[in-house]
This record gives sequence, structure tokens and C-alpha cells, in this order.
Amino acid sequence: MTKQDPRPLTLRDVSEASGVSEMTVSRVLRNRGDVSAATREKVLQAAKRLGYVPNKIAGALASQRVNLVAVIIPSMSNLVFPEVMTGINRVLETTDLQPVVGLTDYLPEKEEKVLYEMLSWRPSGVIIAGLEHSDAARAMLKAAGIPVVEVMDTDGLPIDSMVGISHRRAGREMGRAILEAGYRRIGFLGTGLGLDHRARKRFEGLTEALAKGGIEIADQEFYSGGSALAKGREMTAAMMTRNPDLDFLYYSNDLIGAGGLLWMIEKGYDVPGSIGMAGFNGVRLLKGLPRQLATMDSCRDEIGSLAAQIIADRMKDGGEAQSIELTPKIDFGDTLRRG
Amino acid sequence: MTKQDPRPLTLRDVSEASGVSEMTVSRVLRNRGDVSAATREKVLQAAKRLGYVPNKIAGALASQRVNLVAVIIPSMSNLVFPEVMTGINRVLETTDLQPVVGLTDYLPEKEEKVLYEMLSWRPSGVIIAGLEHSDAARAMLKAAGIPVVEVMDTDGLPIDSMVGISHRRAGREMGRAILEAGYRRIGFLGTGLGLDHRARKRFEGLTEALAKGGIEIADQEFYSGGSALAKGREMTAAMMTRNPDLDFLYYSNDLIGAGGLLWMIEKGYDVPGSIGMAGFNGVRLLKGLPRQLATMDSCRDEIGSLAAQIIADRMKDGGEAQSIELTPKIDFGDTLRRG
DNA sequence: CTGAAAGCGCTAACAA
DNA sequence: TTGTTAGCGCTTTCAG
Repeated sequence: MTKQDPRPLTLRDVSEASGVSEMTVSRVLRNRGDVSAATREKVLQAAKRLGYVPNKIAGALASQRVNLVAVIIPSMSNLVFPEVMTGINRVLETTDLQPVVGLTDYLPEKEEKVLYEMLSWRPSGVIIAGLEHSDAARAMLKAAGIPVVEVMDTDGLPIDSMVGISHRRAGREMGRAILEAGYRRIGFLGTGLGLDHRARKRFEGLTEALAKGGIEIADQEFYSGGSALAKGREMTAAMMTRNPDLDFLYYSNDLIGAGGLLWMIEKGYDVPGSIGMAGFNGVRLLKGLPRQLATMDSCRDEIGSLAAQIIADRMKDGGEAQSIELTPKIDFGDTLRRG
Repeated sequence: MTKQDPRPLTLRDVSEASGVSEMTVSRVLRNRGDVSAATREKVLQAAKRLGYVPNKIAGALASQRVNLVAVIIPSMSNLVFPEVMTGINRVLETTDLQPVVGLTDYLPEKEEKVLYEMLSWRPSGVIIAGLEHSDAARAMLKAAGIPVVEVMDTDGLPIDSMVGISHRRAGREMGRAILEAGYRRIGFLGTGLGLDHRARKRFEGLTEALAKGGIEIADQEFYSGGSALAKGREMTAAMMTRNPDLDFLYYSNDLIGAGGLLWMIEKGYDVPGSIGMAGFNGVRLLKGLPRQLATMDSCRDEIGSLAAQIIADRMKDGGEAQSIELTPKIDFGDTLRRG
């Protein structure tokens, strides 16, 4: 318990303790090159006994290789991003790559800062959410000379590779399904559309599809912050009070949609008979609710794993830049009539 | 767009482009030491024009300083951990420290591996969930010679510092409240208690308090995986079928508890009249549900920020090892009678 | 199979 | 205020 020796152990310490040259110790510890079983054993013993932990900083500098993959996402509390991470993790665990996460809070300036910070560690690749980045960020990404996978969204041009779904198309398909089911007075409830590009694109896709049917959004309401379920209730109550004749509500995510649905059930609305509802994401968390909201899967896990796979393949020189668009189907749940 | 020059830029490139020595360039870029405004400007211009991103690996090796804090937690999908992260982030953002997350999946072997991996980057500090670690992990942590804060739990001896709540006490207090409210036939529903030490401690606290009142757990049921809300329903249904005379259900977390509550409501049970319920964590997400489950806040955000603060203070030589126990109160919600 | 020498790109320490 | 000189702890390369 005596806190002596603030100097961390080095290869040299292991070398001296084992009577083997630093170079050979290094080889043993990295499993590289041929080393006799006897020497190997000696080294391993010494390393373990001393409690040696290699210094990757020095290693990375010397070898010019870093087994880190920068993952840059807006937030951890959005619940979709942890799931993307899960997919990334599952694939990277099969390689010697390690994810390192940076958070942007949906702020372009912060994204730029975080990116700079991460790139300064010279990662082997970058997985970054979205296709919208500041010019400086794009420049950094291009100049980094490493594989870059932009994820979640495919409505735009990637810097290098991309994996995601078309949110515009998702909005359009939902719009079409809504019309086909015969709904006509449609309200939209969502996050402020300013910084969440994907929510904005879904909204645009929706309005586009409705326009083709000669319909316009009848009402809309935005929020930010707070507990999503509770917000969904509030917003729904507000909108239905203001506009009692609405016959469909499209939410920008499942959580606020679920809040809205709970409110509808309590108030005794006939869903989906007299009013339909739909959200977005396909959040599994909500599976236990009394009724299932119509939604569309955002393929988070698969996006994560595909992105990680692209990076991993590139490391082995086996990969090319790729653009992958996944095409989720509508889940009608209990709140959207089939057309 | 010509992918030339795979060699990343170095200080030397900026030095040559600006006609200023490497050392001075370094000083400008780090805002260290006095540099004339003119030189500074020249350097900044050149760096920006070239798109130079410093190499922190080299910097860290040379300066023996790394602005990284290793954060080691079981999972990102548990929803409590992202909130701890939020607290950590909020504090670290005010410093030049950066969190780096490692996931253990509640597996000791994996914790050991992740820890080794992270320590090999020589972080400035470690924040790690729980007090239970393998001997090897504890040894590494001690040998690292950096501040270590164990978070979430205070039922045990810390390696260095700790911040959390006593889960045993939380279970005990809930047990007492249950008895005081007059409930007598109590069921427990939770995660398998093997690897989740905190859930186990709450369970132990509960049984201890009940024992003082001469009561034993009447039934118990465990789960793993799946959507928590749905699992809560299933388990509750199973238990109430098996044991219809139970008058209280204690869940190891709010999500399965909420699932159970939804089931109870649907089946028309009188909650909390004929049967009481409680969960744990104080999950804000659930605020929009029709009825509020009794619970106890696990102070996730505050734990995160306090832990980060301890690390930050230690960096400035201003800090000591600390042990902080937070003491949350029971939130009776709509499912627990007051005694 | 093992070892010696020469850096990786940057910064501490000192000199000018 | 600016520049020079040595490394930081490892790995690459090449020689034994």
C-alpha cells in the first residue's frame, strides 16, 4: 500500500528482470516473430510478476499504428446511438480495433472540436453520424487519409463511405402509407428540426408524399429536452385541443409517439380507427406497452456493424469505399390502418 | 480530391511553411510560453492553411502527460450508465480532460482486459463502476499510480476514491417502507444476481430489513436479456399466477417494474391498495407513464460529476482520496402506501 | 532465434 | 522572444 515508485514500468524493467533484451521482450509481448519457448516463458513470468502494462503511446509512435477507431455521435441519451455502438462493438471485438467515442451534442462547432481532438490521436478510422459537417470538419476528414464511414443517413454525398437509410424516403413511405390508409388531416410532432438533419429529412419526405396526394400538414409542434414520454403526452394534448379534427399524428421518434399513444388511450380515442399514429426508430424498449405504435426501423445495430466491418476490411487492405443504403419496412403496429 | 500524400503533416511541415522553428511552432499551438504576436500569426496561418492536426501520441510521449480519463462501465444499454457519463462529461468539459469509455458487459474477465487496454494508454485517471474487481484488476489499478474513482456503490472498500450510494441500505430502506406500509407477502423480481453486484446488494438489504420484521421473501423470479418492459410484464404475470396472494412486488429496476405495473393496471389490480410495487433507479424516461412506480433515485448524474471532479482536482494537485456516499430518499410514486 | 542502433513526432530544459 | 539538444518508450530494420 506504500505509494512508492510513481514511475510506471517500462520494457527495460522487464528486460532486466528477465535477463532478455528489450527487443525480445517486445517480441514476446506482441506475439511477433519467433522466440524460443524458454525465453518466452521467462519474459511472460517477469512481466506478470512486475505487473507490467505496455505503453501504447510509445508503441503507437514507433510503429505508426494505432488500433483506435473514432466514433463520433451526437449523444448517448438518444438511445439510438448506444444501439449503433452495440453493432460497432460486436464487429470490432473480432478484430484488434477499439472504438473511442466522441460526443457532439448535435452542435457543429463541437463536432469540429471533437473531431480535431480525436484525429490528433491518429485513429485507424472514423465512424461519424450524419452527412452534414462543417467545411473544416470535412477537410480534416479528407486530409486524415484514413477510412471514414458516415452513418445513419444516405441522403447526400459521403466523404468516403456511408451506411444508413434514406430518411427522406422513410418519411415519404410513411406519408404514402398514411394516405393509402385514408387519413387526411395530419399533424407532425417532433424535435426542433434545426440541428437534427435526419428528423428534418423525414419531415421533408412526409410533406413531399402528402403533397403528391394534394395534402398539407395541418399542424405541427416541436419540443426539446425533458422526458420524451411526458413531452409526447403534453404535445399531443396541446395539438388535439387546438385541432380536434386531426386524424393522424406523425411523431419524429417512437418515445414521444408512445407518450402520445398513452394519452390517446386514456382519453378513449379510437386508434387507429378515428385517428392514426406513427413514430420512427423501431425502439425495442417499448415492446411492453399496451399498444404498439406504428414505426419504421432505423436499422441502428446493422448500421453500426456494417460501418465497423468497412473499417476493419480497409485495415486489411481488403476494402473499398462503399455506400450502403438499407431499406427498412413500415411496421404498422396497432396504430396505423393498412391501406 | 487526389489522394496523394499519405504522410500526415508534422510540426516540421508547419515550421518550414512558416519559417519558424519547430519549437516555437509547438509553443504557439499549445499556447505556452511567450511568443510575439507576429510570429504567432505566421504560425497559425501556416497551420490552418496546411490543415495541420497535431500528433498527440508524440506529444504525450514527450510530455509524459495524457489528458484522457478512462471510464469503465458494464454497458451502454443499461441506461443508467449513459447518465453517469452525462455527469462525467459535464465536469470534464470544463477541464482539458477527455473521457474514454470502455465496456465490460458485466464480465470480470472483460473488465480486466479493457482495463489493461485502457491503462496502456496511460490515462490521467480512472473512473470505474463498482467495487468488485478481479485481483489482477485491483493490482493494475493500484500500480497505475493515478487517481482511481470507483463509482455507483459504496458497500465496500475502495482502492482509492469512491462515489456512490449504499445499495444494501437502499434495499433495507425499501424493505422498511414496505413493512411500515403493512405489506407482508413480498415477491422479488430482477436480473440474475450473479454478476450485478449492486442488484444483489439491494436484494440482500431487502431481505435483511424484512427479516427484522420476521418476514421472508415469498417468491422470486429472475431474467436476463430482452426488452425490459416486456420482461416485466411476463415475469409479473408468471409470479402472480403462481402466487396470487402476494401483496408487494419489488423489482430490481424501474423498467421491469414499469412493465409489471402496466400489466397490473390492465388486469385491474388495486395498486397500491391490495398490492404495492417498487422499482429502483428513478428513471426519468418513465415520467410519462399513466402511473408512477415507487422507486429510489440512484443519483447517476451526480455520481458522475462528483467522480469527474475528484479526478480533476487531483490533476491540479488539489485533491485527496475521497469516499462519498450519497443518500437518496424513497419516491413513493403511486404504487407504495405511506406507512 | 536474438540483439544493437536508429528513429517515430513531439516537448522539457536549457542556451542564446 | 527564439532556437538547440536530448530524449519520452517503444518498434523497425538490419546484423549476428
